[in-house]
Amino acid sequence: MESVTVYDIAREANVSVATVSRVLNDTAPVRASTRQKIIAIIEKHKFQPNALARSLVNKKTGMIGMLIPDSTNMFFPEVFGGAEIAAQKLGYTLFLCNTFSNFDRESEYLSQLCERQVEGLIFMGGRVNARHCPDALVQEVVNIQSRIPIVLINGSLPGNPCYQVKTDEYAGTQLVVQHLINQGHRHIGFLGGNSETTTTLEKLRAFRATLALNDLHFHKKNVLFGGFSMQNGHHLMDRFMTMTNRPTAILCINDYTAIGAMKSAISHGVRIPEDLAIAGFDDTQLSSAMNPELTTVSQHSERLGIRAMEILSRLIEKEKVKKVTVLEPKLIIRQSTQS
Amino acid sequence: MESVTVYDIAREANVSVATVSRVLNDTAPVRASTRQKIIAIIEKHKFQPNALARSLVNKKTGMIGMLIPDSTNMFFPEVFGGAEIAAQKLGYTLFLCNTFSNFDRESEYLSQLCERQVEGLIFMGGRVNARHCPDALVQEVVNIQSRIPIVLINGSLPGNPCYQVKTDEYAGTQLVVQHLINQGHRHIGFLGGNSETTTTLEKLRAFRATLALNDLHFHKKNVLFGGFSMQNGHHLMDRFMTMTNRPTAILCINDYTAIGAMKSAISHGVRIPEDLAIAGFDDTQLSSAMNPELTTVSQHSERLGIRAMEILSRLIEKEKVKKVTVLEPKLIIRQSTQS
DNA sequence: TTGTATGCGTTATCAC
DNA sequence: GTGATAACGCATACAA
Repeated sequence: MESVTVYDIAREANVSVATVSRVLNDTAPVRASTRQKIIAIIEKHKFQPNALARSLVNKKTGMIGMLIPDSTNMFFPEVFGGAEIAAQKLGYTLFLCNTFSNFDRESEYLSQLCERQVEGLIFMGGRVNARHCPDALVQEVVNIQSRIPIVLINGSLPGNPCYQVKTDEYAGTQLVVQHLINQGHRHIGFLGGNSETTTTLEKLRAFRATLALNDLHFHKKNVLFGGFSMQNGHHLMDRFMTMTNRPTAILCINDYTAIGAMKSAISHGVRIPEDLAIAGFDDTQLSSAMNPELTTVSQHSERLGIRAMEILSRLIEKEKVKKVTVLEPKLIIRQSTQS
Repeated sequence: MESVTVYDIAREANVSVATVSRVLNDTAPVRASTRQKIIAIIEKHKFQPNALARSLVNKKTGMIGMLIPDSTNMFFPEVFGGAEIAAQKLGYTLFLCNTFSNFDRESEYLSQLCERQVEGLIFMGGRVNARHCPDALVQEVVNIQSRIPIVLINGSLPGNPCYQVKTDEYAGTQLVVQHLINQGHRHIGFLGGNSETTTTLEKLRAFRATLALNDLHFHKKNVLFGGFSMQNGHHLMDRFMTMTNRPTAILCINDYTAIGAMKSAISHGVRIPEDLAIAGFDDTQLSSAMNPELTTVSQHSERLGIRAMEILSRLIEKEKVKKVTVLEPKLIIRQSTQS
């Protein structure tokens, strides 16, 4: 019942704790017979060394903290899944924290993770995606970064170079928009996101540029911001539906809004893709589950997590790593845009 | 850069570490002036006490481990989300571990969590859901349970009473099946799961009983086991499609298989629900995203996590808690079964 | 109100 | 090969 320690083992084996520690970590030769004896006692008591005490002296906890904005959006669990696989392989354990992109929760988790002596941090969403991030919040991260390595996924800290792995969202957006144009669309809408997140602005920038490249006009009224959830997508599409001369194709900020948008359109009696083409972003498992299946852009979510974790690991090992790793997105053409 | 300790703070403030500790935890009165001085120094250095050292003496880590079988099935992240909310409120931090229902990974994580001195465990899937669970694996959990509290979600350990919170899956299945029968279906199929998991068998049992209750024959060939994923659902439905005299309604083991099944059916030119009714289980966010929307059974996934965490917390506080908490499922009727 | 000394469970540095 | 013993960073009983 009560926790057994190296002392208990040592006493029972008539050896010192040092010797027990030696067989535990085999950090020095131990006579075979005593080793056997000790091992037997350890197994008998199912003794497990206290990782807390161990970490206290090693200064190694093997723990990594990961902050994501929204675990109900499969994209993030997918990234986490990748990171977890890599972490497992590298001998680390991941702490998953859900921030809802709320700055206060981020700060709370950040300090909690630091207190627990995580050896590294993976950060997504919230402040690393905010257009106007209060300087204090930037500074908080910068301070932490001076002690423990941090890798940002699809994010950055204005004015402060960070290690980051990111999808080329600009290129990804170009791909879909060009695809829509190639399908004959001349009147394309942009749905979801908001003007305060950098990924939204980046995608919008690519959206406009691609229109321009094809000599198409950009109409401000064809851009409807309003969030990242399925419901947001639904509401925004409802608004598109009331427009006179509405777009024939809609690029959504992500798969979730796209799905909401699709449902809205269908409930308005609009056929997809015949009457309206819809595209998403992220290629979450949902996109292929839909009916019709959703055209989208793959960010290689899992790989994003794997790479971040690998880079973090090398950072922890004090290895040299290049600051920014960019993953190329891939256009996944499915039914929702195929005329 | 280097980590600052209570000693550093104490030295700079010309006090002893004891006094610093006192203002940190205000565990004893400290003169206002010295407190101010100490606080100033703490803030200046952004000092954070090392939770490892603290936990080592308190014997409290505030950490909870949670094992789930599959983070790509939204049901589990939803449960986790609930647990996380409750944990946050109760002052605990959750460790999420993905086992893929693999016994070895479970054991690995289990011992890792114990070494890290988690104060409690929430366990889903894998061995607590296995029909034939090797005794050694049962014993492993039982042993841990003698030291730290464990709450099982939708699971049990044969021969060993455990704290558990569970959905009444039997009742839930009855609800859907009766609904299908009420819709006029006389020939109903059962799709997904496998004969080695208790939840599958429980649902199947309710399935058969409900048929019997309505004087309907149970045909063994209308039961197709084969997993829990979207793809599994797709393949199994493919098989139903080739059957002569196939069912007019299919109950799927969960939402994921249901979605796969739906896609298969549609690709075979079968209309839902006109030609075939399909129902799922879990009421994950996907079910309402589908087109047509999926009839399913809500397990109140988030609440499941919240309750488990609450119970665990009370267990940690040595309070008296009743062994089994049952949550009533709820039938969610949507388009996929509405003729 | 404050300081001293000890323990928490390990690992590591010495000697032997 | 093996055994004392000093860290690790903090909390706390006991003194003062």
